[in-house]
Amino acid sequence: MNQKTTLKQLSKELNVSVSTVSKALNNSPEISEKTIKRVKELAALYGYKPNPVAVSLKRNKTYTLGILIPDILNHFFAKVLYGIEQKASENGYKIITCLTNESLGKEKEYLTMLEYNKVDGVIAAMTRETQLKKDFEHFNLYKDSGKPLVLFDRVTDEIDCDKVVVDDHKAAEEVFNYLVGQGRKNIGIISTLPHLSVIIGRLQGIENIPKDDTVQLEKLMIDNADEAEKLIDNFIRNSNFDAIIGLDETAGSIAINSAKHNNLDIPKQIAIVGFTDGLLAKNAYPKMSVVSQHGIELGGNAVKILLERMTDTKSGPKRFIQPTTLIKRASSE
Amino acid sequence: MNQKTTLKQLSKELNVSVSTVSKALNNSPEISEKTIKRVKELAALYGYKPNPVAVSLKRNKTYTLGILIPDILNHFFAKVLYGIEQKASENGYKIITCLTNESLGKEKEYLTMLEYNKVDGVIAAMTRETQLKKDFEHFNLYKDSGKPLVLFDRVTDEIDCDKVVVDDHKAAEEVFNYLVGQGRKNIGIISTLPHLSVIIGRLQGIENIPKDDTVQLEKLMIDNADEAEKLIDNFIRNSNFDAIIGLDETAGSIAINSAKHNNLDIPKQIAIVGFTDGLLAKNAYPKMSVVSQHGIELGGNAVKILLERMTDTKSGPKRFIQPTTLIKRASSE
DNA sequence: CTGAAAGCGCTTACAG
DNA sequence: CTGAAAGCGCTTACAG
Repeated sequence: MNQKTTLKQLSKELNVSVSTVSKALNNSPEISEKTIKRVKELAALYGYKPNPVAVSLKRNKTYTLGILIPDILNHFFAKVLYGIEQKASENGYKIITCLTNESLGKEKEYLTMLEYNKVDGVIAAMTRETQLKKDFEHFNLYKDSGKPLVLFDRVTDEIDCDKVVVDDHKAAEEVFNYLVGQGRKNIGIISTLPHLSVIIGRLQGIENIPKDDTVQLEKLMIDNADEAEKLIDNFIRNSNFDAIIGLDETAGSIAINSAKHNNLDIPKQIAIVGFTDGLLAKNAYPKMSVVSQHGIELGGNAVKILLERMTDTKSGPKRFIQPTTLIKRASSE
Repeated sequence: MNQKTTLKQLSKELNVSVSTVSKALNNSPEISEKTIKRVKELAALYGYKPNPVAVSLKRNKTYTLGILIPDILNHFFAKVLYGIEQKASENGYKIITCLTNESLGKEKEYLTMLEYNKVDGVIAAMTRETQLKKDFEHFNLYKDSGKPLVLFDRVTDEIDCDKVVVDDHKAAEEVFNYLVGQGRKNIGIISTLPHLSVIIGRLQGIENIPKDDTVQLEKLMIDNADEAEKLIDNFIRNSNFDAIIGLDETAGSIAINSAKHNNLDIPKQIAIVGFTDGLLAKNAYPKMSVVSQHGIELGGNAVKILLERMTDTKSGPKRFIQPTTLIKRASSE
């Protein structure tokens, strides 16, 4: 049980006051070189570390960020969390990770908890339920505390704060143009999470493209995840698609399995492109082409913007758009 | 900016001392019913919440747990984290999640940070590098602080603390017996993470079974993950396996793809069973049979044991064995 | 039943 | 250049 050294103990041994020790350790110009040296040497000897709890109380700053993650089993979010954690720790911040598990109730609870625990800022992606019910008041309430909030990926215009988003419109557009460029004419679009803002954005990206009549588009939006496989299988069997775009992580993966199940040649007869460059895409057979949203970078950027906001209270809300990359693999070429 | 209410403010408005307010809110028997009621009413009106930073300083307890996760992109760990978070929040604890990313250096750094930040306990799985280099001193150092430590999944006998592990021996044994029970005689065993304690345990589980001569065993232990696909493909092509056991999350998945690639009929010609019931297993085609380690329950149990240890300093270290389940899917029947 | 005082471990304006 | 004092927001042993 190594008793933790305190300022008081150091001051006693050095025969100086606690104030002097504190100032010396913080390199105050008030203190003489000589004293600073003496203090630091003893501190080093004892492995002194200031008690962060006391420092927090005094400074009203905890060097802790609260993170709200809707679904940790989703690779994209796992990657973002990874990026957040990395950037935060680089800058001397800890993170309190809260897994909201797609529940609005949990999101509200955790946000209150984070405020109450004096985190210096919050980075959040909203839950599916939040976006479905359009209930955002708790975020505005949190913002009233004066601490910064950065929303990422799943965002809404109804909250006035910094945002980091993927350019879903453009990413989906790129996928579409890529497939049409290959001469594909009959394209199926699938999502198992149709209410998410990101999915809506991707869909719009495709629908807004001016198309000539030779290209046919058909959509399958699945509300009930349990039926996804059956519905996708029917969808693929009953049309004559030469390409499928899976708008979320699992949609593309299921489409690949279903195409194989129906003895379609991938990518010759049917090309498949998905979203999120995770395990599923890499371990699909054939390997799946996907839009990578660069989750790690995105997470890092969210932290960066949050930290900037701490000192900049004047400028209006920022919207950072994380570029995406279309990764071409065997499922489409 | 809603200014946070403090005890002092309440005491002023109520014309009682700060001590009285504090005691009233904590239901001290010293305080009269009437005063308690008055105090609580005003506190409720103002939405008073004690400042947890101050409470921590006073009580020397932060209601925070530190969690060390070696690989958040691995579904098993994501599930465990989920279980930890759930159980912790049920009990009024927050978690500080540290992603060690399989690096011994990060593990050391974070452990120091957690101690320094006065977490009430730590739950950790060791990194691959830690197990490889057998460098465990930092854990013992942390233990000297007197705060409890629970190791899960990736553990070692060289640290004397509570542990929560999967019964890897038994799980692997069950898989083996299941396959042999189907009449499989020529079994390939694959791992892409051969240095992990859990993989070693699984392998031993299989090797320790008394076998008659009719059953052949062949192993492929892959050190370099980049070559996994090529090596597994060679392995499967050049032998005449009727069953493959993948000892980690990706090994089984790659084996399925490789078998299909070699035009083997799954499960008729070759059965495949993996470990970890994650996205990969569920989205494999055919769906993969796996050993589920029940990560969520395991995480919950780790928290439970940690909390128990906080009040029980006498009894010796516990070892909780998380039961596993063999989930049979189309890849093996 | 209520309150004054000390203290958790720091920082910092102020005095000397 | 150094130190005494106040204070961050609480809790609790002690006095009355």
